[in-house]
Amino acid sequence: MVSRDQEGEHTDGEIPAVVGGLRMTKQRRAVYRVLLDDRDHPTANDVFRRAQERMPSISLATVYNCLEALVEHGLVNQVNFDREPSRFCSNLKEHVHFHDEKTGVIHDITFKPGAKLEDLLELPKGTEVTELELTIRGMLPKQK
Amino acid sequence: MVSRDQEGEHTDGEIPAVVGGLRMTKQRRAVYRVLLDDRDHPTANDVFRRAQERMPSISLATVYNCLEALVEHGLVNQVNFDREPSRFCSNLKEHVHFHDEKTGVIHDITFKPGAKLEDLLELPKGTEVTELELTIRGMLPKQK
DNA sequence: TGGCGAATTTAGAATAATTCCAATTAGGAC
DNA sequence: GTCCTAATTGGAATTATTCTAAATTCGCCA
Repeated sequence: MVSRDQEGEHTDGEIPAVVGGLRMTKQRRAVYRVLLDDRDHPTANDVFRRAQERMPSISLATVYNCLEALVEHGLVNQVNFDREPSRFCSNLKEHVHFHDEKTGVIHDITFKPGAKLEDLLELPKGTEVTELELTIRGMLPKQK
Repeated sequence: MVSRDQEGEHTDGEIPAVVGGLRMTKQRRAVYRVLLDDRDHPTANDVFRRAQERMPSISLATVYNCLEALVEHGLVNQVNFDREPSRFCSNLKEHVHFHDEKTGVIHDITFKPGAKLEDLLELPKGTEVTELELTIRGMLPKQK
């Protein structure tokens, strides 16, 4: 599983010099800040445009580099829907994604407490699950 | 859910002139045949190379067109892992994919009878699930 | 503080899967 | 057969992402 909250949540406050073993540069901080601030699953390009507001000199290549570093260090999740551009989010609580077909909005859905996916599946016993990715498409119930 | 087995399984026998509402051309039949014969989740390129054995004149663009038509008509599933090229399979039984990190092989895993995904997730009640895609990475238990 | 090696950033080129396009070909209805 | 539409084709275009090589920054230690 993903290691998380190594040095607590810094959603609002300052981002420390090192997070989860990753040394924070100005650029990495800017990228991470973008993802902490808005949890709407932006693409690398979205992140780039938002990061430019804080740091006009940042380059797209750097955004890709930073995202990669953040993902590798478990600070950020990379999410792929079909063939669409990858999206990134800093919500590290285990969750799955619900893609609302009406609005296009992506919602994070958590597991019910105690729920174990392995119970549902015909996995050979002893199978070790490293990682799972579940995406659901559908429609939310009509608003009242 | 996906409509399936409209005119029975034609895994071995001839592929009829129309399947699931899709008129079968020579090329579509060749592509479909490839997917029926080997269920190893080939990429579009794999399918192209295999289809060329039956029909050397077929083009890659056509393979993409055919795959799209087959997917749209529910005869074939398109499966995406991360950012890798799409893969295609003619296994329409509801299943999820297990990606063996040791061997790279992709296994189809079915749900246990009666298992309902909705039981695991904090979905607002009344949510309508159109489609779900679940990919698991991990390692199968050591061979005896 | 200055200097050094390693890590990071950068702009732009390269890559690779997929889609688009415009022209030809094939199919089915009459 | 004729006509009309749908399908196929090769090649160009697109697009997210990765690579490359040079410039910059960083942390460290004298």
